[in-house]
Amino acid sequence: MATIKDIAKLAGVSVTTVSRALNGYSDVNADTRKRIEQIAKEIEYSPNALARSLVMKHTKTIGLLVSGLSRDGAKDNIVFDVLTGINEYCGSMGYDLVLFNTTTSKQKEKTYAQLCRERRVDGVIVQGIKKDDPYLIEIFDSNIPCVLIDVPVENEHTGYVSTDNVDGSMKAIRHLAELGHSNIAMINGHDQAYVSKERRKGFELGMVEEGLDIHPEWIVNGEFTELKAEEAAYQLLKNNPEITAIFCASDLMALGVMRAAFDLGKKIPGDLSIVGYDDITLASYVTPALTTIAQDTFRMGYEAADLLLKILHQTDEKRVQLIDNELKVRKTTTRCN
Amino acid sequence: MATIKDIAKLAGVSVTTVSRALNGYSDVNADTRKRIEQIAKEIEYSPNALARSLVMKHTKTIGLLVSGLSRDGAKDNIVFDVLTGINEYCGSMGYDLVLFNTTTSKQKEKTYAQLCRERRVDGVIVQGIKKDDPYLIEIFDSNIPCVLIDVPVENEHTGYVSTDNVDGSMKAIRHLAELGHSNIAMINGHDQAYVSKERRKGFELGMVEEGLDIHPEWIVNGEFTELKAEEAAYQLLKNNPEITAIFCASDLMALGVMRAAFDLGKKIPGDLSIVGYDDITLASYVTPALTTIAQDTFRMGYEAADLLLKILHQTDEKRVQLIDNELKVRKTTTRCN
DNA sequence: TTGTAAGCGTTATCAC
DNA sequence: GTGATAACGCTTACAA
Repeated sequence: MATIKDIAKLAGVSVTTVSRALNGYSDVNADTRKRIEQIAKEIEYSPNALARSLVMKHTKTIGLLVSGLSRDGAKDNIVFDVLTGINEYCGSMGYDLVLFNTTTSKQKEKTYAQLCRERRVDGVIVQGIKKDDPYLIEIFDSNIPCVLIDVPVENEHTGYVSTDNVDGSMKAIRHLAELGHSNIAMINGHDQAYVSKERRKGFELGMVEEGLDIHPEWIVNGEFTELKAEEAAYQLLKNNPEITAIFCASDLMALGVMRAAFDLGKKIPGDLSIVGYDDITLASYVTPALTTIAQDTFRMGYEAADLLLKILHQTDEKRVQLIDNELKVRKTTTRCN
Repeated sequence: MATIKDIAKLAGVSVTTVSRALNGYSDVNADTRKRIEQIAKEIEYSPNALARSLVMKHTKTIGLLVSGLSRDGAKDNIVFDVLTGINEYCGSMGYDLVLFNTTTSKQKEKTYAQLCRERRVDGVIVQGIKKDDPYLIEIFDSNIPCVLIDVPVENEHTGYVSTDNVDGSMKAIRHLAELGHSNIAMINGHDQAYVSKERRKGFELGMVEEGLDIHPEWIVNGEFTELKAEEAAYQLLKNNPEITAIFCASDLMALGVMRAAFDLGKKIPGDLSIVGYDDITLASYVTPALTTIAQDTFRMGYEAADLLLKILHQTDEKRVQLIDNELKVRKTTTRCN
């Protein structure tokens, strides 16, 4: 593979001149530059990013630490959307992405910092990490620029992007209350998720705001999976037939709840109103179409990348970016009768 | 950041010894090794992959060239599934992935080979490339190990994974014929896709096999999008009410066809049977659930990575990997009346 | 405007 | 078992 040395030899100049010519420095004769560029093209030279990075101390790559990059992450397209957003912004800024593999055993022994340092990524975006993940404190302690999706960690070198999960949940409850519901249950995710905590808070705040009774036993975890949510909802609905509405901390779980309702012979939305969270693709395709709190996950990824590069270049003091969410009323909610 | 030089100084040995100790060579004293490892841990040493790659001539990374990594790629989860499969296998083999950004203007000027050479990836997996993409010949001409998804290119250093699209389509037609359909139309993708050509071939072969008439004007392109397919199907169905079944070259397009049928007041499957292709997540969630030819896209990614590493290490002569597909009968097909 | 030489952090060759 | 030293391909003082 051609190197600048080859070009230098062919052009009869030093490597210094070649380097400067190719990198657009001004202090090089127009003719020599032209000649060098010509030769570079001829011998199909492409710069060795490794060598350059080694001396320049940066790689123009940012690392991605993704938990949901597994087979069933496909159902909710959240991970994908965020990834797309990141990719879009990074691409426009000339950064490449490297996907770190944290799931498999081979890399599992390596710590977060090791992963990043070895590859010398300039920064990292972390998605889908749990509150009790040991990586989390490592992120905080290491001095690697980092932004997290939906986990509030703030620092000189780390920030996060999220949505207002409390407010989002309150929107859901308000909507349900306006429709006359008062016996509202909630299927939450799990205790290791920051968003679960927030959405529960929003649920409770919304309930008191509307003057509704909170039944703690009507708040159960569905582990963010369709199946677990279905099971949980089945029991809940069977034992408490007075429940007329359920707020779910994710659309996928809402789908599970719909299934449970179906099994119990409950009509949606006639007998039971449901509102989900996320607005995944499935939400609008399913019948009846799911009322939900929409998050712009693409934008979350996009803004995460933006924030990270700002931290990297110290061009901004900002460490937090909140994205709007929005109630999308579709067909799973109706007036309480 | 700590280097082997630092360790060497601290341990009172040469860098050579450190390097050998850390890389598990046998010709190093057990005590010195222990001491070195100890120090490495203490000063939080992590090897610089850049430096290592520079001398070793390989990076343990494989590049990803993905066309569908855009916002609407989320609806069909194909890209994501393939990516997941690749990630899984590569992770297990200690390879990291770098996502090349081909969509944005910034990188667009760079050629395929430049992209790969600059980053010094050991190999590449290409997904969603069109038949007339200039990258394609570059892939063939360059000597970078490469495997493509669903594009048949074979070479010393390049291979591909795909499914038997002809046979898959024939399965669809057979199924329809068994149900008594004879007026069968097809919504195909576009002419720049290899799979479109194959699926059309399968459609035609299936029709003659079943002794059915092929109406060339009943085969139209839907560009693999829901909307275009809906429009195409609307006209087709309106002008040719005798059509009782449509075979679609993708599930997404099948969804569009369902919409068109609905607009025309046609019941599915009563008035119109539909079979899709891919078995995306939506297919089984939509009502009525979509009969389709299922492809194991995760496996395609997994096998692509496997194949690539085999090419890389020259451990196998194989350049082609075909994955099975399977007819999944759900609710959009029924007996013709 | 151009060249010399040092240095980035490794591994590899060869000698001791 | 261990250590000099060259090499990988590039950028960057500094000198000319």
